[in-house]
Amino acid sequence: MKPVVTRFAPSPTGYLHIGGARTALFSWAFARKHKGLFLLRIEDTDRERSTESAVQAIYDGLKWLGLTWDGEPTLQFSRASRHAEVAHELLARGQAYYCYCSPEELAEMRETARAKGLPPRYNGMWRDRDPAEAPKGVAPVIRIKAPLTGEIIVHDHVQGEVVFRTENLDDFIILRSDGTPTYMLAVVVDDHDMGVTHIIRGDDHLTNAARQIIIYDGMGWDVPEMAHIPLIHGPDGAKLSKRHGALGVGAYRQMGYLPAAMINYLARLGWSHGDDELFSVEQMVEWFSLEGLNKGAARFDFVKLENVNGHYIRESKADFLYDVMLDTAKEVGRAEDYAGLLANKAVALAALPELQPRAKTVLELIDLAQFIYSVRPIKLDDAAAAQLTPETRKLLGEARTLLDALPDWSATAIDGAMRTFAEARGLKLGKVAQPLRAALTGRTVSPGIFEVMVLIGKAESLARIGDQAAGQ
RNA sequence: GCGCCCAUCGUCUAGCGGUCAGGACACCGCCCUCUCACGGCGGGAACAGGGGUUCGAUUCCCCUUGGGCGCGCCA
Repeated sequence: MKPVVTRFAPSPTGYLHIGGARTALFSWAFARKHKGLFLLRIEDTDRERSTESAVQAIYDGLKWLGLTWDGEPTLQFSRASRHAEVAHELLARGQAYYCYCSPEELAEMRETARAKGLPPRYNGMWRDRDPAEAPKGVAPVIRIKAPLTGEIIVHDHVQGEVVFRTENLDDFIILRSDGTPTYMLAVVVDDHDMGVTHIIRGDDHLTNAARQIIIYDGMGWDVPEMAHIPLIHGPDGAKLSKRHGALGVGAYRQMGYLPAAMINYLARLGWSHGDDELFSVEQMVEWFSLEGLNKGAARFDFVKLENVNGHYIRESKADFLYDVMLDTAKEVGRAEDYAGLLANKAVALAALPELQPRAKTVLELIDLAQFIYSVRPIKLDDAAAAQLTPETRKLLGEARTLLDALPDWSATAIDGAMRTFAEARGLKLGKVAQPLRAALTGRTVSPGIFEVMVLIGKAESLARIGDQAAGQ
């Protein structure tokens, strides 16, 4: 039984998006499960679109998620001469040939085929033609000689046996006229040379698999095991748009999601282990198998991600979260919060256990922690107040008068005042606290702690923390 | 247009011929509680449609419908 080798092969033309991250996760988990290797290959053969910052984003994203790769990453472009070498060997083996068609001719060929209602494919005009007939001054491309009859079968661990009739596959280009390899060739050569035993990738590559098998066969190489996982769709079932989560993993970090939550959520998107929902990476690795992968595409659901994230925030240690809050505040440019947290570490650490069950994201955690370093009395936000109903605004005005008249801003003092206020009007405390909090903070999300700490002053211990913070 | 893939609650999913079709998120009640959360209990909610195969189909096969992907000197 040869050791398992998997790989993740993104092209550095953007950021490491969420779909790529999940693909990487599955490849990584499979390798770790089988004590094999997880390799990283940067497919940077498209010189126009590849950027150095995108390469860095991939490294950063994978590291953040904890998906560490083995050895040095392979930069595909650096292997161009090896790819060309294989193309010429294919030529020598009679498995490929030179084609002198110009791009214009090819475009025309596709056009006419489409007009006749035929698939837009290369017609093989140079397949058996004598290169002596080649037009002068035209640099040829090399095309693979795809079998004319029969079928190519992709044995896939997720999709099963997928059959392609060879007449639906044409003689695609493997080496461009400038001598550089196409994606199809480069992937096969690299996977082979890197000793990849299991290719786990998105099912948008399923038809490519058939084409790639032609190259493997042409070289007499063994075809690796394959698993084509379904893509992630947006909430509407269509392609995942930026609006719906097609963001780089860095964006998720900035939104305050924890890596453990991302891993857990992503793992459950297209893979399952019975009814298990919440589990650690270690547990996932232990359970992971290709059989657990789903065939159907999954929709990305922010709400569930938030729920999972909330779980991990509750489970996390306070000092860990404090560090994450600091990093996040800094990264998203919340200077005041950063400074406030930095100057009040002890208080923040003490308050965190009360904050954790109320936050879904680290950003919310930061919002909730603001009472610690907010200057009191807290200013009412007129813009926020203006959005309230007249009745609520009236209530607010009364509450403000009441708060302004307070002898001091200790939580206990506010607590007593608010209770009297609410009871005098026959209101539930929450009804009062909600709109008031919105006006006080100017925010409509993540309430909780202002009510607890400032308006209501729930527990004696919390009141002391609040007073201590106010006094600093 | 041609080829390929997919299809269980709103969403993620369990199911691998016989189940009251299970869990999670979300939602709705109730409980806990000096608010908001957290937590606990309970509820509504699904096998896309039509043919077969079978004693019996969510499960196996075919068709329809609906989604998705591919068809570049992009990856």
